[in-house]
Amino acid sequence: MRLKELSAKLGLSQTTVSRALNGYSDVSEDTRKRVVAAALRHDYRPDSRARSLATGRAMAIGHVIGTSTRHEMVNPVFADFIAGAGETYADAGYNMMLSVVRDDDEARVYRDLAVTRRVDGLIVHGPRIDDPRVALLRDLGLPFVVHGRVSAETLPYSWLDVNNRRAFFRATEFLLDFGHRRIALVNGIETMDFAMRRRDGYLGALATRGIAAEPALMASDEMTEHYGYRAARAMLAAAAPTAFLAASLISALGVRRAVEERGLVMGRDVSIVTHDDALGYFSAPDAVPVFTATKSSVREAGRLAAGMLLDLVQAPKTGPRQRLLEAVLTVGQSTGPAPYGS
Amino acid sequence: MRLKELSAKLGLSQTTVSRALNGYSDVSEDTRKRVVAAALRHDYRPDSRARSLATGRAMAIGHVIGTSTRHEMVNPVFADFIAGAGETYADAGYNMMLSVVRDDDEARVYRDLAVTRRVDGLIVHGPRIDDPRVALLRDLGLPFVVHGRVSAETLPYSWLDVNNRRAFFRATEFLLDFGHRRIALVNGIETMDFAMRRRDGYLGALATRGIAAEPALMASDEMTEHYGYRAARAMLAAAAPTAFLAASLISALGVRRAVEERGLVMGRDVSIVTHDDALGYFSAPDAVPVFTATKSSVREAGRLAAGMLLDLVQAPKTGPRQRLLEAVLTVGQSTGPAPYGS
DNA sequence: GTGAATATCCAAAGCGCTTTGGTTAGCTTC
DNA sequence: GAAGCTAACCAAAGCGCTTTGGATATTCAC
Repeated sequence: MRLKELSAKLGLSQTTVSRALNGYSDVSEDTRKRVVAAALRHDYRPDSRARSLATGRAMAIGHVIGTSTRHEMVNPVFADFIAGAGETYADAGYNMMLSVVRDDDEARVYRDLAVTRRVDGLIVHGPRIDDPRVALLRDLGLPFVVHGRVSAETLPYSWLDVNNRRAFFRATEFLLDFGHRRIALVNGIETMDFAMRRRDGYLGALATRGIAAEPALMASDEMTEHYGYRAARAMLAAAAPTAFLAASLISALGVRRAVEERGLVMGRDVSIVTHDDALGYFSAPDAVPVFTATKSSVREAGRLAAGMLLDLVQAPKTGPRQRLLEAVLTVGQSTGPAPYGS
Repeated sequence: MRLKELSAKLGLSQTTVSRALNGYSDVSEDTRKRVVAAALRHDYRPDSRARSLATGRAMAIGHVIGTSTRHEMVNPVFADFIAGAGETYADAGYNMMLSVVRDDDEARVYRDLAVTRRVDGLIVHGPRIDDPRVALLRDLGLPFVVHGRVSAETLPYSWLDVNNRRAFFRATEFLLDFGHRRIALVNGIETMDFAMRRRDGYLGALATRGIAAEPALMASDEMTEHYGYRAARAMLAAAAPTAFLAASLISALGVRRAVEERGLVMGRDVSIVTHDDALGYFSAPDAVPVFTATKSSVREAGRLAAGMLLDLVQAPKTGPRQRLLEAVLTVGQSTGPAPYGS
């Protein structure tokens, strides 16, 4: 059923039917009711292409995810963020356009999305410290919100981030308060903005207690289980850490594996604190959590970031928006006092 | 830059410019070169809405994901499937439209996607045994491919699936060959088609050896870590299993936690086999895998399913397509002979 | 040299909406 | 009862492309 047929059927012009459905005041209440009823009955909904061609609005938001070329890996956090954002879009009548792209031609995809007018705005995922995408999108004139921050960027832009620095500062303090002095950092890739900030927090906390950072206690790579395992195993063999700070639940699992493989008990011989993105499949509804963690729901972040972006799309001149979320430090079974004499 | 300006700048008609760019033969090679060069120089690409309004093709594929209302959980498998599919779309010039939807108004979303002509085809995720979506989509006349199968469906439809039945049949046999007799199944939700098939495989293997299935050794729920833990703990306390079959790596981690909490050693006292979707962040490049698993890359499944759908979109009358992938049984450190005297 | 075939280009219609700029009829107002 | 409003409707333009159905010039066959 198209507008033409529907209006013919009703004996009205296309104009009137269109305006009736779009809530204009220059159509009588009686007619509107008739039109709405007929539209419902015939399951009429305007062709989205025609509509957005006429209005200029695509009613869609783009998400571009780069799949790490090294491991062909998709960050598991991504799915939850998307789910959160998707809820917001659905409620607002927007759609989500997803582009999966190899790292090398990211710019091309952004440009394409903009110039073919497929989306009204974009979410930028996985920002690096000096990510060129912010400048690119500013040039393209497309509203966008960064999930995370781009520290090297000097001009204002919109972002939503977790206070990674403070989260890792506090986590480190927490371990220090337990008497740990040899705390290892099993971080994400440190060209990523969030990982850099976490390292800052870690180093900052050590510094305030006058503890020197040891390169042998710091690793950085893509947050897989195997990386956590490998890094922790090497450190346990060579640098005698009594505690670990892991960048994700996944890598924390690897750390734990290395700890147990060495015959050590997590929470007694070795403590582990991890960042936890509150992914559904890892959270226990009631029980005491396994891992002590700095926790922040990435799904909620998705909801909020999407909301910010929609605001921005609807009122572009209102300027950039920022929002900083705080992670909660939740205590689980993976931490305890530093072993005596360590 | 729009077509109108570009053609004015070139002193050609919009027709000729359009046809030059779309590779028609009725434009001279010289002109085509001029046009292509100018398009490149001015970064011209046709407005996608206008184009798809004119051609009738949306050049987009829809993916609808239901977020489990119970746990607000997104299946982690989903991200990898999407990534695989996304690669295929990118190569073919298609886009991906993602809808996140609460279970209750799935039908509305499908109908909407179809009638507003936002997509040329759909991938159906997470099919249930008697999923009504197949019939709905057939009615709507929109090409679609199911990731998985819908066993209750009698008419032909397109799908791509892993041979879940055989995978779990073989996994069970593998454990039986090791002398295990009390094998527990920690399955996914058994209204889901894949979970039902896995149970079939498990029961089938037991039956061929004349072993009676025990309800106390079978659990079924959403595949979280905590569920794996809870189910395994209960079974270990009450039903003395010597081996577990887990539905996903995530729940296998929970099973393992329960095993170790009881002071048992995985691979010696208790064996675990899991299904492994080959997600990037859990796979170790070289090392011996921790878990013995029936392995099948869900990312590859995404690539293939997307390819099937694009074929279908481009040649709709060629009828339904099916493809069954076999999982590989990879042996890790989590399995061994049944303990003596068990 | 002529009719037919071929190569190259283009005007205009059409995709299905929204929006602009009316028109018409009925009511007020004084 | 004429001017001015208001309420309710509509024709046509426009969004930016593709495609149809020519038109014109050139080449070819004989």
